[in-house]
Amino acid sequence: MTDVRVRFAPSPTGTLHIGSARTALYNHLFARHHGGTLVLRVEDTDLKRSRREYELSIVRDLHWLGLQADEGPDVGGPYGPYRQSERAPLYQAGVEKLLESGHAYHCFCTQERLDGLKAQQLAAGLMPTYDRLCRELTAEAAKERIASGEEATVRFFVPQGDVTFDDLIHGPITFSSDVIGDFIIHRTDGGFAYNYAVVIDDAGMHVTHVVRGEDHISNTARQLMLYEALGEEAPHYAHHSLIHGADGGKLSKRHGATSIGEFRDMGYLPSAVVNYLALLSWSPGDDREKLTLEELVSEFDMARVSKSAAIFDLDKLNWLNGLYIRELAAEELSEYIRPYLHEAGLEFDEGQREIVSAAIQPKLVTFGDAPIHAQVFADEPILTASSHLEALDEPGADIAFALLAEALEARDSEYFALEQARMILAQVGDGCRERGIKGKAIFKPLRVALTGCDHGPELFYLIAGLGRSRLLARLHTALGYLAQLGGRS
RNA sequence: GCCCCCAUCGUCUAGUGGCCUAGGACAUCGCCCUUUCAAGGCGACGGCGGGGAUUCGAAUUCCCCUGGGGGCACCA
Repeated sequence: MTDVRVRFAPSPTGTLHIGSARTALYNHLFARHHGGTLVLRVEDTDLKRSRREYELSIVRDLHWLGLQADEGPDVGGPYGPYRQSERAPLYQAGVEKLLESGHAYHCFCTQERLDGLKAQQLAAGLMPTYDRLCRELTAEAAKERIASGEEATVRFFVPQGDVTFDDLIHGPITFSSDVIGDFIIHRTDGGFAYNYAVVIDDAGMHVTHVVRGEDHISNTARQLMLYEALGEEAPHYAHHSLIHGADGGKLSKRHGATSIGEFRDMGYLPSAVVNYLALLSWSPGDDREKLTLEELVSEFDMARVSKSAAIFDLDKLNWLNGLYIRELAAEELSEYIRPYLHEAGLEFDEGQREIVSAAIQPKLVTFGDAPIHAQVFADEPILTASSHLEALDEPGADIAFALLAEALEARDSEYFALEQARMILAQVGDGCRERGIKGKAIFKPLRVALTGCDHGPELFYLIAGLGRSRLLARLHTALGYLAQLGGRS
């Protein structure tokens, strides 16, 4: 396969959706695997709903995922323009060609007549198709009516016969032209129909392989007819399945987050999203689940893409994201979680934030989870729940607290290196053991005294990252509670 | 209604006629590790939608049914 050219063609009527992102990914993987070219084409023929800001956000999200195109409205290229709204002259030329060769004709039917026709056919159990009334008009008659100011559309004259194509994912698919009516390629408002524009564009951009969702399968027959009529060579097609929600229906807002931007904002890593999306409907053929973009590129094979629809499974994305997060170095993680901590009102200096990062790393599913886990490093512990107070009342706890306080007081830095924190903790443990207190018994009270909570990061992280003054204050508070409890009993 | 596509554990998948008493992963549950919670390790649970046909042999091929999805626009 030489000179592979594929395209990703979103309409800028919203932000990049998880489903479109997967289409972009498959295009990217196919192009890169074959050393080909990926072009980005903006399908903004629907002027009412298309917005430039959406185009920009789609490009930004594509970049975030690492799926930048080689040609497109943002980077240019030899076969532009890359926005459909700027390609009208090309479409117009094609329409004229089709009109001249008799592959298209003007139609003056009103919407009312068309609606009635459709209702009639539906009632008769037929596929609604245009009845070719205006096909009977001579070119001269049509010209006169247009000249007299009548509005007209241009319809493609659908040829008789079957249309078959060999889909790279599905294999051979055949449509009978009987179920395809003469469709409009040029609207009365001057706009061009999608199925037509796509053909002019793909042909003009020398696209060799069209990789898109299977909601386009039935469009393919129309497009193939257009290629034939235009005398252009048709590309190969690969129609991948659609993503469904947990209820089996098409993925939509009510299934939760569906746009790439939302996942980015929640604190997902692009590597995890890309990995997950690739695995949805594709597998390397062995047991590997975790693959980088580079690995995906070298392993990707369109023939291995599953035909059946896949249900979006957040649990698995979460698992992958956690996997990638745990791979991060503490200083990287620290940078990633900074904005989330800041937004939650948790401020740490750089060194402390790195300790916090390392401490909470195993617990993170997304970066957005950082604040809830980092909370213990910021707030004063709230020792009110009676169960927690009881946890303090362990024989020897007071001694352990005092030993830790002593060890801390002997040092003058506010924060400690992890190694140092480990040493301090070991020192306390040794001291307890010397006094006949079991090591295991003191850790829980210590944790409760320090955090007010019975679970959380490993103790040495707390000692390293909490800060000496705060540690001491909490220790003294706990000691005070202990004294009260002792007085009561 | 008509046309097209699809069908293996709850979910994503491996499987292309014998290697399948169907493999892996997520989720769930249990155990281990452990100063807690996680993480990690080990294990358990759990599936070829139904019916015919071809074949010595079918998850795998063919047909029918059922179920799901998509399309049938002067949307893309």
